[in-house]
Amino acid sequence: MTRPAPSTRDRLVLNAALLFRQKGYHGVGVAEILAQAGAPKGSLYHHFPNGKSDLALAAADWASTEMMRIIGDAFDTAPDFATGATTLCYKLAKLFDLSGHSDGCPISATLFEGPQNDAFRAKSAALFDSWIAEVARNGQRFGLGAATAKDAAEMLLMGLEGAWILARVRKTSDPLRRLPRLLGHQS
Amino acid sequence: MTRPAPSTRDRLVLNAALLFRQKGYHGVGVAEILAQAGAPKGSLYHHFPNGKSDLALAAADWASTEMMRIIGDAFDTAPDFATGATTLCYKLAKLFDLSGHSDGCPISATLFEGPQNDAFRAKSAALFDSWIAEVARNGQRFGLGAATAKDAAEMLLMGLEGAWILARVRKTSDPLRRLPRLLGHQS
DNA sequence: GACGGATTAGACCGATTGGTCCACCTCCCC
DNA sequence: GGGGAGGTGGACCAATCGGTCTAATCCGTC
Repeated sequence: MTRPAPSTRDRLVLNAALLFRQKGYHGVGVAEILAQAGAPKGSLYHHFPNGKSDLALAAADWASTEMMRIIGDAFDTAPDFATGATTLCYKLAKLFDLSGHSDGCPISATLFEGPQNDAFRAKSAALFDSWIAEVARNGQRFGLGAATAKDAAEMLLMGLEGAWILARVRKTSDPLRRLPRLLGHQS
Repeated sequence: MTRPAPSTRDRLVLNAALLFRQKGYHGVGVAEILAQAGAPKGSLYHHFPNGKSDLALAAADWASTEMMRIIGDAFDTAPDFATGATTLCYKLAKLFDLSGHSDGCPISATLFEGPQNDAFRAKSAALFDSWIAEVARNGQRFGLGAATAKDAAEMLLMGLEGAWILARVRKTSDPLRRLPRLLGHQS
């Protein structure tokens, strides 16, 4: 059951992802990431020649992969789209509770608050679109038309982002848990 | 028609609000705000003894007042709640277009990405709640029940926050303009 | 015109920022 | 055991960070 000790690179990415989504790109210093990951500066600039920005992109990728897995889990066991969407909201609410009510959306916190360059913007757009596409794919799997599924997926994502903000501000996962009902996915 | 030249304090608040909502609290340096406002350092710390954090709180207040005015305008001329909500989305979309597709929600950008202290969190919660309350008040004015109006107001705000993020990421106001339809406020 | 509080101007400060650089240390292959 | 690549440890750096401080200036009141 003991998994192999994660590599220095993985520790950097993981801890960077955690810190970025708590405090935003500019809110976290390289020194803090290194301390939490237990790595020296040399390692960071060995694995990520462009330093902090490279690390942020990698962290966003890692977080996005996690999110794709969570979306998949939520819809895999669902009997219909509405139930899958509800499960997804509940899963994220639970993670939010576990994080101490501080973690926001990993993409918007990591990339969005970062430097204003186009690489960051394009990356976040691509990752968001991959989430929407995955939800829409499940919508079609449950019989929704292509356009309807896309709309429902986009609305779910927008609702999640907004609920996430409200949840952080109020320090309760309640907005995330009430989202399915507000979106009409529950009676 | 020439309005009186704004005071140094007002220039500081206004420019701080603009910069914060573009780059987030940590993304803007004090020097940058001073340069854009054309004010020396002494003025900032005279008007805001606690410096940057005081300025951010004042900027958030100012931005929130603006938003309250926009909400009021949208609903004042509307024949019903759905039309008012739609107008609000369109107004914000237009402002987003005018800003060069870069401005986010002033509260989440200014306070949320700021220092992790409770004063900032409580302030942002209070401002968000004031927006929701104002929308809900209009909902009741159009005959919605108290609980229904509160739900509709909260859902509209969450949708707006999410749409705002998607709009910034995609550099188009389209998500804001499509929100009313996705929320069922348009046929 | 003299006074005095409010405001402005900007030199200056220590701390921290992201980043560079190189000596060193494993570890694997020969 | 020799050698070379991959990775690590941390001293060091210039630039920038937010903030302090004092002198100068403005401006309304006597």
